Amino acid sequence: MTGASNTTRDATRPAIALRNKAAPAPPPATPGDALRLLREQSLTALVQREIERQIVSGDLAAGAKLNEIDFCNELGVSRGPVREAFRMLEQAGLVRTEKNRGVFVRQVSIEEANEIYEVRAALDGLIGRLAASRITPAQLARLKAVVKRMRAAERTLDADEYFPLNLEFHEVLAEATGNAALIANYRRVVNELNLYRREMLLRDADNITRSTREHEAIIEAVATGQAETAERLLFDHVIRSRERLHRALAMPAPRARKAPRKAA
Amino acid sequence: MTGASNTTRDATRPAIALRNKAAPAPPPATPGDALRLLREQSLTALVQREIERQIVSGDLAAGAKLNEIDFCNELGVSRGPVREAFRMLEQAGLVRTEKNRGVFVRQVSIEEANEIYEVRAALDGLIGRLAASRITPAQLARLKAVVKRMRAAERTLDADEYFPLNLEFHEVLAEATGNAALIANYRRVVNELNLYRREMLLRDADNITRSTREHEAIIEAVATGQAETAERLLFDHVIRSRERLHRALAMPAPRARKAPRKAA
DNA sequence: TTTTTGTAGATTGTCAACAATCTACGATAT
DNA sequence: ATATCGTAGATTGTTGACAATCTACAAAAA
Repeated sequence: MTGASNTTRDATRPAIALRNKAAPAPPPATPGDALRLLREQSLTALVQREIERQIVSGDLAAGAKLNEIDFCNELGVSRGPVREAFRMLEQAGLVRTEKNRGVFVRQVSIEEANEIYEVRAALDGLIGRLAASRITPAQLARLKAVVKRMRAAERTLDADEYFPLNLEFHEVLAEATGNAALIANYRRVVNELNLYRREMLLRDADNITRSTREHEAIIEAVATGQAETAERLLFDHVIRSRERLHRALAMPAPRARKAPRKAA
Repeated sequence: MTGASNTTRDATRPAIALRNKAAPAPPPATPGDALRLLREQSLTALVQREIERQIVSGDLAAGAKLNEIDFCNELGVSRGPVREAFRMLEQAGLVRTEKNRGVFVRQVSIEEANEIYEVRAALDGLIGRLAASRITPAQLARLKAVVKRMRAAERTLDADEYFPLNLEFHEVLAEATGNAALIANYRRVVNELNLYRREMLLRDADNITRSTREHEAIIEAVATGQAETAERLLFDHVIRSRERLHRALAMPAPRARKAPRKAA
């Protein structure tokens, strides 16, 4: 069942780019759609981004095996770029490699998640401290808009809507620090955590209410430039999120979500 | 002058592993020296570690260009593993890639260093907080031994000895947290910073004295379990290290050190 | 002299093929 | 019936070759 892949090649439509041998003279009307992309981006980067998207979106479940040739067929590239992309994702902590066995979407155990949450708490604390003194009015407005939408999702208890809003809230806050190194580190940590906590807030609706309250307090501290307070509030917010997740995971699972790909 | 490399191949001795075609039947006396290594480690991993070693040791200067074929000849492997190792180092923040131009040892500007130092301060603050409550007596003893050696180096103002001791001090402290995710993140950040601050403490001898004083205060707080104090001391220690570095770099450069490889 | 242009060499990006290892499954023996 | 062994297929690890791009240098034009 798994390998209906290496038979034909033309049937499947390449997802990201055409082969450079096809399309001898593309019409100049299109501004070099995919061509300019390949002028400045390597196939490896494209492949890496696509696989990462599939992982963080949940299309590939934690523990799923990533077959090289399957990705070659799906994306219309050879194994070289795919393998290079695997190495990047490995360093990013999204996949794990076993020699001669393959690469798998990383599984984050509860113990690892606890550890990563502590790292995230420290980073988020710094984010609060810096954002309090550097946030721009535009960013502050965007932050308030996000929380406003969160309150709406809170009323309807719509977790599917709340989850991306939560990500956006913290993303905007991180950007408000203006510290690129911090933003990059923060994103990687959050990416890793998302391998674990995808089901958070889906199980205990009450968490949404409490989380939103904390977000409002954080905004207040950041808006008034209280660096120390914002730092402490964000640190504690992350630690409490961790505890909320643990309590949620101890509960019986709710309805299943759109089925992700097979997990080994 | 640069390319005395692609002429012959047998003259240069492979640095990490023999080709699998040579050595038909190795004597069982040797416990499979490099053979077992390749059973469980990929060439990519070996290459990645070797290049990383050359970067962090300073053999390759910041900005130096990494030529694929040179590494192939030097390590006795083909370009595949070398390119995969490049992608790993890229994700680790040690090299930068320009499409169709090559990869270069990353140059960390003073602005980037400032940003990274803030991240490190947050991580080190967490390290202090956690180490204060989790450090073992053995680790504490090792910490004190390191500081003792630091005091000796302080008297002779031997910066060459002080630098690795400083790294070891913070490494032991990080390990004392028992948090693997924190340790991994911390190491990556320190690795990046080392691209910038190699010359720190080499220029202003007085820094050694001040730094050691702060280390002793940190040990005191950690040893007595004062988590909050240790956190604050370590955070401030990192920020002050950053300021010390900036002051040191503003001074005239001291004698040159052992020349690293060419910088582009 | 300075600038431009063009060509040869070197280097990177990508691909296809070979070798080694692992996995699945059936035959044989107990 | 169960367990062990062995073989065929699939998958990964590695290599060498080809195509595209860049770099350096020299010749020609301004």
